[in-house]
Order: sequence, then structure tokens, then C-alpha cells
Amino acid sequence: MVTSTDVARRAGVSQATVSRVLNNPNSVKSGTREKVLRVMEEMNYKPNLIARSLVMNHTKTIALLSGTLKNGFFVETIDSMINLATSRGYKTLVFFEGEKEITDLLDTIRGNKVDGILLSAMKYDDPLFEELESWGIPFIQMSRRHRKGGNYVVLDNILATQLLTKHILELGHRRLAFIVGSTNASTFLERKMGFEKALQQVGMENLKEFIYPIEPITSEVAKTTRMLMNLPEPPTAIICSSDAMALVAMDTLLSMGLKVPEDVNLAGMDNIGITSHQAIQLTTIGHQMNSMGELAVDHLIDLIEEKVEAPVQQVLMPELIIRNTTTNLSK
Amino acid sequence: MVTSTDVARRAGVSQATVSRVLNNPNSVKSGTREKVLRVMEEMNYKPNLIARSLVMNHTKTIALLSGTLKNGFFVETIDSMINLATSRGYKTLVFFEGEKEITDLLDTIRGNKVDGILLSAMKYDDPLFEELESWGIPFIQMSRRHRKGGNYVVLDNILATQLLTKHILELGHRRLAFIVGSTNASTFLERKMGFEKALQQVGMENLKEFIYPIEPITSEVAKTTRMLMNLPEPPTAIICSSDAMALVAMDTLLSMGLKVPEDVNLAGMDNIGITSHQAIQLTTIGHQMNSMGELAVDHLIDLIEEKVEAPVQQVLMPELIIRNTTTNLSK
DNA sequence: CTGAAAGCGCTTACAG
DNA sequence: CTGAAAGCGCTTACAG
Repeated sequence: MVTSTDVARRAGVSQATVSRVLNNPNSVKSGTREKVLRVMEEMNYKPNLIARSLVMNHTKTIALLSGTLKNGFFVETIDSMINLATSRGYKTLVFFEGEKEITDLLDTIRGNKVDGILLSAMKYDDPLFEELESWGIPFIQMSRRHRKGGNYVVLDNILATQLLTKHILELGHRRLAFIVGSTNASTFLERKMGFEKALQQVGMENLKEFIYPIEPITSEVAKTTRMLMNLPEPPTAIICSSDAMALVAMDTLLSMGLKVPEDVNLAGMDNIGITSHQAIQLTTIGHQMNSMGELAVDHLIDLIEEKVEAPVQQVLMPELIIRNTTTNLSK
Repeated sequence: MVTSTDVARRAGVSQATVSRVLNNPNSVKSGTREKVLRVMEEMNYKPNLIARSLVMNHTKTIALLSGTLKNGFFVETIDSMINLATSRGYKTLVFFEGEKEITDLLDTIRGNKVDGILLSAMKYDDPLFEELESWGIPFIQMSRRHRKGGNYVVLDNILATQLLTKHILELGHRRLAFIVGSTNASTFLERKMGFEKALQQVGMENLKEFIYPIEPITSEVAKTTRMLMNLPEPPTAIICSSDAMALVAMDTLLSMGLKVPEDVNLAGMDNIGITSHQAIQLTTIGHQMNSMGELAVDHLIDLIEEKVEAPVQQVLMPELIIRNTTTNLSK
């Protein structure tokens, strides 16, 4: 491996000068600079960023703690987030929630001296929040946020769910099912509130039995969907608190031989890419997911570079996207 | 930030001893060790991995250079790859192809002293191959491989496409269209060969006009699909050289008011998750994608840790998955 | 404008 | 078993 010392020797200058042409080129006389540059080229010298990190006390890397990519929501955000980070000169260390004990992960993240952390799967009461706060490096939450606030960019989930539920109600549906993740995540918490609020607005506030809180995993969604449709009076519309869940519900419904929306209406939330496919055409609530991820990264880097002050808290407006899985009940 | 020196001072030992309890605990007397451990705990000491990397000359991180997640294929591999890396104690630095000049990326990857590199989007003639070889660190290719070989785990793409094409031919189809990525990627190259070979086996070898090489992007796939179906004699079956392309083709067909498979058969390749959805049910060729990614990571780490010798070259057997988008022509 | 030197936080021979 | 010391490859005051 060729080091700055090797370059210095060959160029007949001190190692410090080599370092300077990299970090503060104007501080070295142009003749010297040219020579050093030439030698670097010749020797194919690349600075050791690890060594630089040690002295600079920053690594130009951010850690991304994401939910599993099995959930399409996280997929669409991660792509744009990493790309934005790259374009702003940051590397991205990616970890998925659920693998390994989080504590092990934390030690390696901390030990690696990342400059900032981006979390897309923060729980509402996660002790991680306080832990991270104690580290003294910037972190930002996207989509899900902690009870204590901090930095985040999220959707207005309450409004989103109200909008969606209102749409279903206006279609004439009165027997609804709202399948919501029981995970202690702000998204689900708030979406549940939004649903209740929408019912309230039409005087149906005590219909709590419409709400089905479950583990947001495939098997549970499938089970619940089957159970619902086997009810003596099955719902005429099912609202899922995420597109990932709605996709599973649709899969289940179809495999039961039921048609959507003819036999039952269905809606999701998040507007992940596949929902717009002609074969799916799921009614949902839009997020501008790419921009949510990008906003979060942008803010995080601004925080790191102290271009902005904490807390940065951004709430995005939802947009109802009506497609083919919801229709007027009085068909 | 608390360092090993701080711990040493408080514990009344030398800094070297602190380091030893971390790296070679048995070499320090149990009494001393306990005390040091206790102080570490008290002070919440976490070793600086950057400093360690500098002296150890390894970082316990691998770089993952992936194709965009807009393509579902890369999504399913990346999740399992990162998780496997994590569980083997490696961090993953993720970069997406196409962003920024690759050269910039290379300098940062190289400068960061990753222990190994995993590429899922290597071109068949990519000069990157030689560049990486010159670095002297292990790298492995998955799915797509370079003309020169190296380490890889790939699908038997020729056989895969033969199998799939044979299936379509057996259904009675004689007017086929094979939409293949024109990218200089081994997958597309080999899939084209497989298609030709299958035609050859039924004596249709000179029907080169069945092959439509295009940029594997949404707009091109859509355009080609539309063009095909507007032919005086449109194909009775369209084979796409990836599920990502097939999904676009299906979307286009449906939006043209055509039905699959009634109006035209359709098949993809890769068996990405969504293809098994009841609303899609795409006939395709299976990959065991998770295992492909995991195998690649496993091999890479084995290579890094010198548990195995280069080259490791693994070719996975394909599996035909017949679903609802292909049917007997004589319906 | 440039060099000599200190220092970033570790690991690991080398002595004892 | 333990400490003192060298060294990993950089950056950046400090002198000159």
C-alpha cells in the first residue's frame, strides 16, 4: 500500500506537504503542488480514509437502521436515501432491524464513529431514543417517531387515515374493518387515532369492534382477513394501515375466491410502487416516499454539518389516491 | 469520549492491559481483568473501531455495490445479504450503481479499506474487474459475472431460459417475443443464448426476429410491448428476461385493455416475491434469490478469512415455476 | 510556503 | 502477567 510518506519521499517533499496538497492545496506553492500531484498519480496513491477519520474525528458515514425490505415501504425509501447520502459525500452503513441483538449493533455503530444516524423503524417508546441522545451525535427519525420527539420527518398519519376513512364512508360503507399494526410505532398509533376520528365525525365513534390490532406480519394479516370474511356479516370494506398489509389481504381475499372490490373493498396506506400496477390498482394514501427519505437524509447531513439546528421536525401532508379497489357500496 | 487510556488510569493499570482484556483476555490475570471490565462498564467505554482498524489493517466491513432497488430483484437479495453479513460480524457499506461517477465511489471504497466487495451488477466486460483485481482484496460477483470469471455465484441462465422457452413452446406457441436487456450483463447475454438454444432444439433456430434487445428500463419495455401487440400478427407469448421487465409488460398489456393470458401469454425470470401474488401469478424461473445472496456473502467472508481459496464459482440450478400467465395455445 | 513534531486511539512485539 | 514503547497513516498547529 502506498502511503503519503511514500509519495513524499518520491516527490522530495515532507509528508506534511503531501497531506496539504490534499487538504489545503492553496497553501502549497503551485510548482510543489504539481509535482506532488504527479507523483500521486504515478504511484496511484489513495489516501487512507481510516487514518484520516481517526484524526479528524469524523468518518463521513451515516448509519441507516431500517425496517426489513420484506416490507415494500422501506425499500423505496432506502434507495433514494442512500443515493442522496452518496451524492452529498457520505457513505451509508446499513443495518436491518430485528437481526442480532440491537445492543451488539449499537456497539458497532458507536464504535465506528458514524457522523449521524437515520432510523426508519423507531418505536414510540423505544429506549433506543435515550441511548442515542446520550451519544451526542445527530440522529433523525423518518416515518416513525418517538414519543419524545427529536428530529423527524413523518407523514400526518392522523389526517391521512381520516381522509382515507372518510372516502370509504362516503362510498356508503358502514361495516368496516381497520387492520392496524399492534407494534408500538407512531405510525400505527396515529393511524388508529385517525380512523377513530373519522368514525367520530359521522357519529360512529363507539364502533371499536371495527378495529383489529395485530402483529403486522403476513400470517397474522392473512388469518385476520380470513376470519373477517367468514363472519356472519363480513365487512364491506377493509382498510389496512399499510400497503404491505393490504397486499397480503388482497392476496388472501383472491385466494379465497373473493373479488376486490366486488365482494369487498380494500385500501392500504403508503402508496408503495407496486400498488399502482394495473393488476393491483390499490386505493391508498400517498406519502411521497422518496422525498420523505431524501428530506430525512438532507436534514441529517445539515444537522451533522451544523447548517441547521435541532430539532428539525417535518410533517408531510397526505394525499388520497383513489384507484380500483374501492367503489360505491350502492353498486 | 472515553478511551482505553481513561479506563487504564481509573483502573490503575496500563493502557496496554486494557487493550489486552479486550483482545486476549486470557493473557491477563483474572483479578486484573475483572477490575478492568468493571471500570469499562462504569465508564461505559466502547472501543474506537476506527483506531483498531488502522492498526489491524482490516475494518470488518464489506462494500456492497448493487443495482437499483427499483428493480425488485436486487431488493430481495440485499436484505438477506446484509443480514448474513451482520450475523457474521461484518458491517455493510451500500452503494447503488449509477449514482455518481463510479470512479469517485471506487476511491472512497478503496480509501475505506473494506475487507471485501460484493457486486450484483458487474458488466460482462467491465473494466472494474481488472481495477478490483489490482487492489488485492477479495471480491465476489453475484447473479452477473464478468467474462474473466473470478469469484461468483450465478444462476445457470442458459438452462433457465431453455427450460422456460421449452415450456412456452410445448404450450403450442410459435409466435414468440423474447424481450431481453441489451445491457452488457452476463445474465442477459446468457439468457439470450438459452432462448436461441431452445428454438434450435425445435428447429426454429433462424427466427432471430423473435428477439428484442432493449434497454431494460420501464419506458423501453412499455414501448416494445405496445409495438409488439400492434403488429399485424402479434406474438401469442412474450418472454421477458427478468421479472422486473415482465411486470412492466403486464402493466402495459393490461392498460391496453388486453388480458393475460387470454390475449397473450407472458413469462418472466427471477421469481421475485411479488410474482407469486394472487393478482399477478406470473410464470417465471426460480432463483432461490435469498440463498444466492447469502451464498455470495458467505463465500466472500470465507475468502476474506481465508477459509477458502479463490476462485469460488457456483452455478445454481434453475427451477421452472408455472403460474397463471402461460396457458395452452389451443384453448 | 514548508518541515519537524505531536497526536488521534488503538494493538502487539519486546522486556522484565 | 504487565508495562513502556513503537507504529498504523493521517492532519495540523508551531516555527522558521
